[in-house]
Amino acid sequence: MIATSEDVARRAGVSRATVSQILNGRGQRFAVETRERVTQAASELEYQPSAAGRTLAKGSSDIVIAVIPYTTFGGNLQDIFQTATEELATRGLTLLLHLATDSTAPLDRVVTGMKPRAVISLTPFSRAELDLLKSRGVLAFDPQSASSKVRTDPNVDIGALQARYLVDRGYESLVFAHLQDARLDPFGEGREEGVRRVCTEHGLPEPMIIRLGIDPDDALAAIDSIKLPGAGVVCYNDDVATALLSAATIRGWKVPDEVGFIGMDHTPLSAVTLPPLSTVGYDQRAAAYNLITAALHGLGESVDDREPMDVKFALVPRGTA
Amino acid sequence: MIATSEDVARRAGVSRATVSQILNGRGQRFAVETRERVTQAASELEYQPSAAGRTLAKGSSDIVIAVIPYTTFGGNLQDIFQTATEELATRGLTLLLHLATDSTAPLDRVVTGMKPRAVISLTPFSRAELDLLKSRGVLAFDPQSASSKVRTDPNVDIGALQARYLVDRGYESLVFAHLQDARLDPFGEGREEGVRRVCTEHGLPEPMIIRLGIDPDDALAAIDSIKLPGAGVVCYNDDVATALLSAATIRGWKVPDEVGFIGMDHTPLSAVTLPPLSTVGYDQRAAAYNLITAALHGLGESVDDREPMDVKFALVPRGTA
DNA sequence: CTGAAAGCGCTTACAG
DNA sequence: CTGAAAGCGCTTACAG
Repeated sequence: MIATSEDVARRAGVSRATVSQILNGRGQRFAVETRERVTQAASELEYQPSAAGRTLAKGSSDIVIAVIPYTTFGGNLQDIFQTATEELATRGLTLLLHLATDSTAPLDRVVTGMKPRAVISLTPFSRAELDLLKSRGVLAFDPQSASSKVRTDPNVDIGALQARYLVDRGYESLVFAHLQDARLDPFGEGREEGVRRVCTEHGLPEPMIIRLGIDPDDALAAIDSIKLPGAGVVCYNDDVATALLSAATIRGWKVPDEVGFIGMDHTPLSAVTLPPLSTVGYDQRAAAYNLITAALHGLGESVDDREPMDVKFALVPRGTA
Repeated sequence: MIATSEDVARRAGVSRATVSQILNGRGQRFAVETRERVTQAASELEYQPSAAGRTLAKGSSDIVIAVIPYTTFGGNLQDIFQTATEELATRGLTLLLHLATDSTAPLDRVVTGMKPRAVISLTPFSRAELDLLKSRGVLAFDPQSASSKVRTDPNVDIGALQARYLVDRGYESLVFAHLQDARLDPFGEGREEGVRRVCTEHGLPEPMIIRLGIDPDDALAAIDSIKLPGAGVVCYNDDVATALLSAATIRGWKVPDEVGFIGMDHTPLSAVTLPPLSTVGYDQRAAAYNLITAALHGLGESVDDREPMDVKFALVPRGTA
């Protein structure tokens, strides 16, 4: 049914060794005529090498696993991985996605089972994941390893950036709004910490901490728990900000005069709230590009054609603060 | 570094054949004592069988590939695949995700390369995908194959459900709002068709068709292009509905009196718009559950403990129509 | 320039 | 109750 290298060899009248060499780019030393017969036969038979056979022979597969954190999987993440899939494909690598779970056991199964060439993630690996990957001898790449900087939590910077914006706008009493479900809020701690630091820096009182789900009742209760007017709310993401904005509007608070909000993510929907949301954008595409570049480099591929892109967080000042 | 079955065999003082049998559940006929030595040795060595070796020997891997369509990847999809990952893991199957691309070439690489036990998708496979999978001899499962019904496009039903709701509410002039980017709108055609049918049924004029991105200017232009007051807008999804609702509010139209909207997806954010969005919910979790059940059944696993769940589209009447 | 041979880690009849 | 042997599809020195 499915052609093997044996079939190709027979059809081309050569040995399997020859087929393997030629199809894997080590064919320079073969007669042009032979090369052509082989590639011809391969395409006629729609030959696709077996990943299993190849993996076994080489000790590692051509698979790269991207670990997807348990967090909002936005539409643009999809875009990003699609691009990554294509970029890796041109180097003969196959990208497959794996959903992160609480325990690292499934990751272990995947890693030792599939022997991927590398494991990548757009968000920093946890200590446990890093240890696992290391002990299994698998190359791991995350944003931290991609940016040659020291390992620091970028979430602290994000929280600080949001808070500083509010302070600059004159809000003197800050609030940090977490997303209720802790699993969905892997970055909340760092963000909150960033807000705290800014408060300290500016001699402001400690931020008030609230938590809510994306739900009207939650949002109303949260708004009612804040001392208004006068507060500036740093939100975990644009969804949280939208829910709170809506609740504040229902309660009749003037935005941004009596209460301010700043979101995070720069989602498409953040542009169509009333008023449109002030938020922070993060160039995921650039981050992904750099991650892939780092991974390719680490895998010994040439990356001369890939200039590193500048990744930064960009304030998007709009109507809510 | 990484233990092989050879290592386990040596440590347990048995042959590799024995290790294989015992670790794969065919150990009934072995001495209890032997079984224990083997499992003991395996766990001490943190043995994980090599997927490559096993795949080569068995002719098929323990991998199940889920094809993710190029469309909004909502947070709940994440939830669903996480659950599916776990359900499959208990049967020794590993779920990996593959992003659909325009061409089926990458899918082909994955399928013939990895020899997955099955390929599943929460949205119907395209003709091309189906053909490929069939020719490669891979089991394929999608919602259509899971629900024993004839292959019909559920999107037509969804569009019709939305339209009928608006008609029941008294809107006599319907509009269908597509999401601009065609790649993001794989279901638009079917939905539009559903709306058309309802108009015909009720002797109403043909629906007006508009297209917009999730963008304030697009939305304003779209609203301005509709004959108001009096129209009911069937929206591709909740995001489109939110953008239009916002534009209508800016223009001063009364919702739902002068213009009505119904979205689709029942996203968390749809509950916090002003007024909250009328929408249609789809029990993805149930659909996924049935899909997995069908896949397990097709793979010869026992599914006696898995009662099929009822999947339907549920209207969520709220404030916009 | 090309092929024979060994080996990657596993599973599966089969023999005992 | 257990093991020797063959084979899955490939790649990689090595020999010629």
